[in-house]
Amino acid sequence: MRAVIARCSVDYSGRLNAHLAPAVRLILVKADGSVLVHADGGSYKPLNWMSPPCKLTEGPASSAESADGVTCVWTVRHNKSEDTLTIRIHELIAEMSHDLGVDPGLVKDGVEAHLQELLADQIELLGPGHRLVRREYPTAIGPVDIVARDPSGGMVVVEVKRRGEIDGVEQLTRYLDILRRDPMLGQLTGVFAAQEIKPQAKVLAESRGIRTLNLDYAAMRGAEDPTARLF
Amino acid sequence: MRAVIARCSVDYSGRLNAHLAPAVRLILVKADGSVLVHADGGSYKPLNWMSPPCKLTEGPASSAESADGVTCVWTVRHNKSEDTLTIRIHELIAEMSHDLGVDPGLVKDGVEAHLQELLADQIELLGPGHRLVRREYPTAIGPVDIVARDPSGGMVVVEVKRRGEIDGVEQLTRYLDILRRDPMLGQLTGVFAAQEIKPQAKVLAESRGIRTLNLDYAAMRGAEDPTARLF
DNA sequence: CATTGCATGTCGTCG
DNA sequence: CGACGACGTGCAATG
Repeated sequence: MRAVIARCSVDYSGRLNAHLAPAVRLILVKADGSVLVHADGGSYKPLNWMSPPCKLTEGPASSAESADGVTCVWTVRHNKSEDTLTIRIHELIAEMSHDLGVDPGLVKDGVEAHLQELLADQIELLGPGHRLVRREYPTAIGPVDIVARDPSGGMVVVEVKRRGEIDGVEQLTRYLDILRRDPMLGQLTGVFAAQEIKPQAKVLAESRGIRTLNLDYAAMRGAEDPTARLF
Repeated sequence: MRAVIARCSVDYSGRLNAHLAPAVRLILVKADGSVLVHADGGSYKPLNWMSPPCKLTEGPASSAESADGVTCVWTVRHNKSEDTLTIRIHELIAEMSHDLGVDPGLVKDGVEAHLQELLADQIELLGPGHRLVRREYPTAIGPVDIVARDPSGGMVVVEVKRRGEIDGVEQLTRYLDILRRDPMLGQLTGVFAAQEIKPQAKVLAESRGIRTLNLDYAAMRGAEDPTARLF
């Protein structure tokens, strides 16, 4: 990992063309050759970058570039496409470098899979007397998150999302369309379950006879593991 | 902008919980207080981060933390949510800092808007005798990318994407549904046009009677501006 | 301010 | 390796 603060201009050519006028920026060069150009704002996304696998070559400035105050030119080329990032260094201000080694990696906990798991375990959140049929119920167009039966024996088809938006309703609708082609399955009810359901998604779901269900992640986790309440 | 190379462990708590075991990493602290933790690989996405607006406070290690070799603790708290990033510094290896000032910003050129523009100008790519009605044709649920008329006077509704996936077909379907409620518009044809159309999107589109059209960006740009062929 | 649709999205998983 | 869906998606344009 090499971190450089430099006055530079940057050009990217690939899926689009992009240009950065000369200014002071932080340039990161990772061990795999990938490069990030960061400004002192924005969020985690760099102004410009090149993803691995790629190769950085440093070269001298042309006479025209030298006349513009460019001292050297870094060219980063992607190995498998025509994508090119050109960094023209006007002034090198500070630099540091260190071998970081391989990172042990991120441990995550608490995403959509967990919501699905919790709802499967607490299936009566769908309504009293509901019983789980199975999670990841397979269909021709992909697995349905949860299938259950209501007290009258009707099949309940559940799509679980962290954030419920229109896309999720469309996805559930496709599952319902497919499953309704099989008359053996009888009456089907769709349930769109999410921590947060956007108004438009709610309206669309209801207009299609799909129930919406707000999931309270903290409460569900608490019900599952009482010690979790302590956090 | 402050860049620090340090052996550290990191914990994030917010929409999910995530943990990074102790290792040497690069920590960036931007002028707005936002923080990025980068490893020597991955792409531009940090292992962990905190987006602005947020506030970084440095504190001493607790006695328990000191026993684990922690020398100090950085806590980054988001201003508007409960999101917290905790960085435990085990060893500070290198550091540099510089005021970058405000960046002049990125100039982009050549995205989906351009594809739409090119197709509008070369509307006969839809088929011989087609004529442009208008771009960004307004509907109650948002603007249709392009509306045209086929030789028989029928209305052609076009959704343009760079990469054609299921979402885009759903979007076009919603436009067609809305527009078909107006009998004044007569017969409607849907066209899903993209540089690259995914198989599932193609199947879904065709099952709904929507034509798919592959766009050759390079050729379209060449037809528009013959000098572009030289690049 | 909330919603929508795009992104050089990136990243995992599964066929 | 490609397709597909999730993401702490981020981000800008828009009503």
